[in-house]
Amino acid sequence: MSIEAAPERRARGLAGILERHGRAVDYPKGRMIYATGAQDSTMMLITKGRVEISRSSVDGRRSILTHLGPGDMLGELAALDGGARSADAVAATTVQGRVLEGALVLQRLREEPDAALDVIGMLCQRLRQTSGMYTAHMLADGQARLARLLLHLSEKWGEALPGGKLRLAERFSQSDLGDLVGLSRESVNRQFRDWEQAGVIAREGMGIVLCDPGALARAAEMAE
Amino acid sequence: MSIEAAPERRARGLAGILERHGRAVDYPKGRMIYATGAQDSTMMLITKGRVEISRSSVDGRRSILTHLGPGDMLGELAALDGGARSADAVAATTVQGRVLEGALVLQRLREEPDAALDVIGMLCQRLRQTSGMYTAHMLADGQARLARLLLHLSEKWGEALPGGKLRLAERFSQSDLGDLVGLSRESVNRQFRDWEQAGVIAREGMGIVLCDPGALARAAEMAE
DNA sequence: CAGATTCTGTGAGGCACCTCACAGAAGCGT
DNA sequence: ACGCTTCTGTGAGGTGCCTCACAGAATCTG
Repeated sequence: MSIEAAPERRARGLAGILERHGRAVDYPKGRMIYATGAQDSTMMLITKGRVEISRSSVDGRRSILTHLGPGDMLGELAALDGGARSADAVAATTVQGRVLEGALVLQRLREEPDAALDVIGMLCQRLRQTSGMYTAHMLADGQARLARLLLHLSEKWGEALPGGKLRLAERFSQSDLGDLVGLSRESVNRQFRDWEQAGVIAREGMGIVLCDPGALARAAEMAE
Repeated sequence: MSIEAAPERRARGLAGILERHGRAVDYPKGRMIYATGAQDSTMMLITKGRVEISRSSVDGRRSILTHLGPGDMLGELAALDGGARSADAVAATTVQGRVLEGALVLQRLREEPDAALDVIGMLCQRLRQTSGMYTAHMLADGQARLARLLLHLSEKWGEALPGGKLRLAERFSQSDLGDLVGLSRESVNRQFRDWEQAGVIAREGMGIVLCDPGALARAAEMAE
């Protein structure tokens, strides 16, 4: 559940390989980086910006798996096992990164056994997160999932404010938040209204301020 | 989405390590193998029987992640990254297996770089499956998820019958099926009644026969 | 700065699925 | 073979969350 290490801690290992050997690329906001089912197998390290990883149903409904930022990598699945892309990746903002062919990554891993163990660690982390999301979705109701999401996002994208408050700096639309937890945009809106009246959160133009993270943590309580 | 390779194909790699170096163990039906949050870090290869991997909420609701059988491994997460167990593992039948300490597994991996790549492949597979389950749960309704589950289970546990039919040999209670897809036992029952009347499935004492897998596949249609 | 988009707010109505309640069937142990 | 436990079947009733519909607020864009 805890969020990845800070960028500087990842300079070694896989991220280091991409940093040293990858070629620089950038994408404008809204551009698709790859699509579900595609057969390419490059891997990318984000140096700037935000990428949305998602899947969509035939009738247009969208499920966002996660948002990735500087220091995060994407495309590891197809790069490492050579299979098709398992989700869509879209630049949520202007994005800069470094990419490397999957085959070259594998070659490096064979030469540096420690890097391979590093990759194993990363995949374990991802697996923990994904299966945690799955069970949370099975076991918790919409309110709990949304509370959990706000806390989770604020760990990665938030800035601490005096008094234990947190501000979500990056802009997430209610519609995005809904697609992240499997709620409709309207339901997110109604829940926010209630929390705002209860003083748990506040809207501040572009961002959301978590005034009472403890209350959210209580609302998020569930499984284990 | 597709199920793991057959036992003999996995004799090499990680499974081979467990086969050669692990010690034999067995568990009676119903015995817990490990519990969520526990700090042990052994890994196990199943040689006989079935293991249920699940998580539960505080109020007793249960979400089954998967059922594993002969040739499958469990406990890799904690064994490989040293973290706590991320789910419960319970023997669904009498189980025989071979276990090895995570530290010893890691040591072997350092000595055999090919085995490390094998592990990476396995983790990628698991990640594809888990994130597929997640998005399916977000995007598809109960009927589609249940249809998908029957097809999925029959790939792993089913036997082919003349006329393209499939029989689910292993016994899965409706309650288990519900916990596998996030439906109540009653909803599973009602859906089965409808499918049985439509001739899509049939009950045969202990097992379920999929009379018309095509119809189920159509019902399962969704994302991609 | 006007116009086009995208986002937000909110009500009305519906439906998929749940919970509760209970009864009969089937497996399981001694 | 007997009870005990677990599983199945089915109705009644509730509700969380969705969809539709529309209006106003922001935010982009030329």
